[in-house]
Amino acid sequence: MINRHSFTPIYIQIAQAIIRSVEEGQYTYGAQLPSERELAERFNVSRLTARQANEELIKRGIAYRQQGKGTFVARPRIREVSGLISFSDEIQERGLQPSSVVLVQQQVAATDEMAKKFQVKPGTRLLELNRIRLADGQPIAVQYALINLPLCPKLADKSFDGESLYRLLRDECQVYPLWVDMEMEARIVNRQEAEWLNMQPGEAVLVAHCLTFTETFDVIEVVNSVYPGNRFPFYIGRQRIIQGLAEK
Amino acid sequence: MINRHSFTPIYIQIAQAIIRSVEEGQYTYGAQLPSERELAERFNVSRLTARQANEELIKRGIAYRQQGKGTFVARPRIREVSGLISFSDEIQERGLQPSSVVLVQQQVAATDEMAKKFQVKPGTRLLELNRIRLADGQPIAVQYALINLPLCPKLADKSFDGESLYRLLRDECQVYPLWVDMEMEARIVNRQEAEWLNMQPGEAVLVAHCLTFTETFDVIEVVNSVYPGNRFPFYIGRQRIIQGLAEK
DNA sequence: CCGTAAAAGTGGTATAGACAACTTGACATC
DNA sequence: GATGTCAAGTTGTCTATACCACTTTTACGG
Repeated sequence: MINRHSFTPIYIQIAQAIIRSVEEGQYTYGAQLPSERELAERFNVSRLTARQANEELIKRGIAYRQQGKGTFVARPRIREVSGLISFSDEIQERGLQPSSVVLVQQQVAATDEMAKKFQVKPGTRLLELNRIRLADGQPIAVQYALINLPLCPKLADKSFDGESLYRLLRDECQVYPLWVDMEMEARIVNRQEAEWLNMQPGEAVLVAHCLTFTETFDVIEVVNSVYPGNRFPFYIGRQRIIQGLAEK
Repeated sequence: MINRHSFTPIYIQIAQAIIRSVEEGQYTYGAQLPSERELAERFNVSRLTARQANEELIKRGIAYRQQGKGTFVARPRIREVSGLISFSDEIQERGLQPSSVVLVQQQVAATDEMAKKFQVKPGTRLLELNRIRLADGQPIAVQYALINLPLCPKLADKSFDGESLYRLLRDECQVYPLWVDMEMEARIVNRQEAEWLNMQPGEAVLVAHCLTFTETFDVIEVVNSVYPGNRFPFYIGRQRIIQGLAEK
């Protein structure tokens, strides 16, 4: 059941095994999962390794622990993901075909305002990338993106018609977006966007202002996404409410 | 420096010590923090304990790790918190005085639709609580909340004029909201809300649909919050982008 | 029958040690 | 000078063990 010479760590393998059990319906929500000691014995590993596996489940919101009682299956999430995922992935997850119409794709030098957001020197090369995003041919968002080119020079001349930006960053540039700072706003759609999104004047749009960080907390992308307010509610996902360390 | 007989675990004490160092400016962002072995030696603990301290920092987004290189200070966050916080806390954090006008406060029996959201039986007692939320006397949101009363029976007759709901849940009922599922929508303000929020007809509002979960993933609260779209942009905070376990 | 105490089982914290995977810099070699 | 190799230092994973804190169950005594 466990391959000790696999490249994937043992605790991940155990976590995956438990996830499979949950998905197969062996445990429903609220059910008690095997205790750490039991896992350790069953898979012939130390208790810490079993515990690490459980930690993985808890990070993903699949399970929760209670001291003295046990580890239990959490209620199923609304979506698979707990954080934020790429636009293309989100569309695909809904069973639709993502595509894009590129409006603007050009290199620009960072203005003072841009440089401040990216935390770089003014004049740094950025890629301006404005796109209409479509799902099964229907426009569902306009994205105004700026990308930190020095972190991914290969992206300068790529085509973004079909490709996911995140996938290109991962595969071509070994850049892994890991964090997002987000702020949301509602406003009335402007004439140009109304045309792009097939909306009537006077309707409301949802605007997400995002800063995307790499694992080293460099800003890789600044993007404003405009969604039709009611046609495409914006799903944030399940978020953990973090409480202060000091008060603990 | 470390109190071995304190009630707070050693690894938390070490984490707090490191946080203090960062706050005092001893390490600026990007700076390398002491290695796990160095921490272990300095505080006279095992390496695992030192590692647990670092894990605490990473969970909070204060630091990040790179295998083979070390542990480094993350860029400062926009806000203190990485998850979602209570409305009252958010207002206070901006240096304003939170208050409320209670529009409706009554017990209701869960309809089928409500029961489905709460994952309880229809007819379960709920507390309907509709409030205008104010900051320094200015209205900045309308909240339509439903609260799962069986989980917090003491809240039935409380006054919500000045008090934070989360604080009451914590202190009076030992209920700790830990997760939120959120969906956002933009729409045109209706006449009643325009009056409450001092808005003009035709302006856009931001609507947040939230499900709040306790640590055991029971639904404690379902709330729809209506914000003036542009006057009060909704800050989501820094979120970790979670990637699939299977693909690892 | 009831209440209390003990036992068993759970997760939480901690020690000591080991090897693997990865990064960097120094050094030797070509 | 360029290149490759090695060593040192880092985090990543894992074993084996121990005791603590908390919860539930069991057994005993009244």
